[in-house]
Amino acid sequence: MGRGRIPDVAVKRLPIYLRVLTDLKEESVEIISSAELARRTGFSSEQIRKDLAYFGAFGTRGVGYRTDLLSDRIRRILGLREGVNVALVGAGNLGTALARYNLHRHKDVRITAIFDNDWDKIGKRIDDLEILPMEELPRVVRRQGIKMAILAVPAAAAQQATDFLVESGIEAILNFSPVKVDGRGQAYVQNIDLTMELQSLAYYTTGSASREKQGSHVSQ
Amino acid sequence: MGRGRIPDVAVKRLPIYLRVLTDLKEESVEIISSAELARRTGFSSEQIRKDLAYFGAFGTRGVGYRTDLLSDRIRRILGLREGVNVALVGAGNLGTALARYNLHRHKDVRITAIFDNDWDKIGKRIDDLEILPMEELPRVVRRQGIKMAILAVPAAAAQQATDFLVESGIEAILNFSPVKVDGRGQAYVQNIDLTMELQSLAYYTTGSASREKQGSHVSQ
DNA sequence: AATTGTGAAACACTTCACAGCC
DNA sequence: GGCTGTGAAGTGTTTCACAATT
Repeated sequence: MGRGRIPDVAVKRLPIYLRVLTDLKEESVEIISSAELARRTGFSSEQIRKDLAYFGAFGTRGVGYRTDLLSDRIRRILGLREGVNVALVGAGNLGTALARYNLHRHKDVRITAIFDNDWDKIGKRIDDLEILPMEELPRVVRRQGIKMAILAVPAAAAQQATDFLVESGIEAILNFSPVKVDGRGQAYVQNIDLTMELQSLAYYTTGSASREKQGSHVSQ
Repeated sequence: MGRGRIPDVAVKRLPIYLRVLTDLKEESVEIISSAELARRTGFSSEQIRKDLAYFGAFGTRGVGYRTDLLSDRIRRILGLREGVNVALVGAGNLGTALARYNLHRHKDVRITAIFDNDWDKIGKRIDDLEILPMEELPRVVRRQGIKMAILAVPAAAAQQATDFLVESGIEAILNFSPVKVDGRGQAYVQNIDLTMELQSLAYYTTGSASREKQGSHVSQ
């Protein structure tokens, strides 16, 4: 999982802070306190201060954080300053939607190459990006300096595709396939399984099940 | 958010166990140990036993868990036995892809109604499901006994849509909009923010930033 | 006076280790 | 003998509370 003593959960919160800071820039706010960041993100102010302190002392006591400086520091920490190129593997329904979604939006992390192994799809375009055959991947990854990939292929193809990505030098993978894939110790993998998310969500609705009979557990 | 003594993280793992159990059924495996479940899921056997024990004693000491029985119990715990109807709100690129993805696959959690407020989309179909105007939502939710919704609308519309869902009786929301939405204490909300996921993933690639720490990469 | 940065305490989750049962 | 179920120990994360700083 994580690499130093910085919790993964803290890293996951950085982009949320970044989004608020971007909004603040538009509002021309120059200084923000952890209390105000807390109000806007829903996290506690202590947690925000602690998260930021993992990476250094960016604030000024008695004053707060300079929005421009903090924004820049978070960008630097995440490695977003020069923009990050991402490969999309799998141009089915989900992959195509993810591509459109991403291409229309953010600039700091951007899909710059799309791959599939279906010859019906290869050669077609999604928003000006041509769908390339998988064989091209190692070359394109090298040429574009791509280190991240989004995986949106069927379950049966997911681990094989992952292995190919890892061999090609990919270091981080966002996996939407409905199986957990293994980065073979070479790549950090974040799995997002939509079916699973929906199934676990069902637990939080009423009237579905035997969630009464837990007898003797003591609540904190 | 969470409802009591059972950790949310444990609930999130149940669907993973369920998927393995479904595979096992196809292989006609009738009994499985926590050790074998551990091998197939990547979690530890103790964790699996503990997760299952939160809900009751489903196994047999010295033997293991009956796959059919365990599968049924997990379905019951999650409330999946009779199938769960879900409303999709927002029929843009992402919403449409999520609908197609879901409609083609699983039967236990299924999108059964799609809503949008764009008159260009209303009346059109996604795989035989007609896109309905938002005004219809309360009626349809009541008629179909819908308790869950997937939210895939633009950021600016997300909180308003959430409030409308909560008013309409929705109890759990899977939010794909690029803002955290608040269930007003009435609905459990799971936020999945794709931009955020990509940004935090960038942290785990090399050479981008001030990450002095020379740790070993370990993926989950 | 205000707000950060941070040890210490509290809490949450995971792993250990073994008693209990088949 | 083998495997579950579970208190106890260990680890990770959040919250508390306050000294340090502007």
